[in-house]
Amino acid sequence: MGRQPCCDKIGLKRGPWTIEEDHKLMNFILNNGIHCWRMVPKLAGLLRCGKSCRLRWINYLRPDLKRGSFTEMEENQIIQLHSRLGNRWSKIASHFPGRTDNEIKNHWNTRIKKKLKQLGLDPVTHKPIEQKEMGTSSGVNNETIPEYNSSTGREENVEVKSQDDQAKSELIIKKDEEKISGKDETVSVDETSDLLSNYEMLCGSMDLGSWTNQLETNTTTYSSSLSADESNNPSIGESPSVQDMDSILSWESFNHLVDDILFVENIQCNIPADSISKVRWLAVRVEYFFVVGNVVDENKVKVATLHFEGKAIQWHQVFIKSYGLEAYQDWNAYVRSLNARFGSHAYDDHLSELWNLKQMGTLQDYLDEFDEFYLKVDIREE
DNA sequence: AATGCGACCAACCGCTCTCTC
DNA sequence: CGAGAGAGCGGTTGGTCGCAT
Repeated sequence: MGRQPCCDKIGLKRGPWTIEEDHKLMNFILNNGIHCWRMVPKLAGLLRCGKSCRLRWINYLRPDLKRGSFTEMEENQIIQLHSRLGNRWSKIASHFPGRTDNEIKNHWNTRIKKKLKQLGLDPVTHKPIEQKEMGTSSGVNNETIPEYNSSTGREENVEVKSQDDQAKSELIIKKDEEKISGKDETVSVDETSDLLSNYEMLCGSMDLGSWTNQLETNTTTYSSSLSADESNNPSIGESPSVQDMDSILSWESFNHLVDDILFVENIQCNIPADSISKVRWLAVRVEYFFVVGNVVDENKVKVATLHFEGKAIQWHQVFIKSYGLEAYQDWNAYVRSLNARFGSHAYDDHLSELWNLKQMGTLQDYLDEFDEFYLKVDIREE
């Protein structure tokens, strides 16, 4: 007795979503919230089934989604979590605010699996491949049977467990998760260092020293003000990269710290060394001002000058949302992604508006019109 | 320039889980 | 407690894109 389909599919649209459909769905959900997915397509005027709408919202339209490729640190954390949780993608995704289970699953299947195999590790058991073969006979209650599914063409390990064992492992996993979520909840404004060191523990070793120091400095000096005149300081201090901030902590973790952290002076962006040759443009989502970065050494970009219409403008205090930094290998890829998300000519429209500033008055007038936007940042040799 | 191939990822399918009555 | 409905989840597919030849 199979389950009934979520909707009768007659007359329903399938396949890729159009921009118009996205707009309809987004507008509907933002205005009305989500109560019943089944009703969403009807009420939003979409010829899709509720399930499809749900998926589109969750995996693509949700405003809190984090975009861009996975950092090595994120990959490592995924591996760690996968070794504990297995293919429970939604559970794994819950540790990465802004990432979806689908995204993590795709990344696992296309990249991480391969990476582990190259390292001689079994992506299923996380053990060295030889050891796995020896280990299959040692289980007492659990029997792991490597099995090749001919219909799917996949190699699978089928774990045969008693119900009790299953329940026990569920309990262990739940406890682990509670530990982690409990850790997250302990974060407070006064415990920024703890937050960082917790995350460091979670993600393995990394250099947080200078960032932590900078953070402390910024959290105490921020209250100075937003006056432009006060912040025309061209000197470049040591500071964490926007991108590194992104990978160090999720944006959600920063929400309660926003007032203290995000007005950063003398920022210096660290660009991953391996991408410096590949990435020419960075899309930086900024508020108040946007910035141009110059490569100052192998992996650092000095963000010191604001360029507008070819003129250098003194940079003031830069309000950067850390998760807004996205690196693309070419600018067109970014424009495509922007257009896909906000309309077919979103970037062009945005840019032409920008270039028509003269009609709108000053730069500040323009900026005041928008809560946020992206701008092309040129990384080039000084 | 054309073609083939692999990588990537959005979207779908079907099963399981959860909630309500 | 069981049935049914809806939501969620994980596996898989198929289209698109970029790169190599």
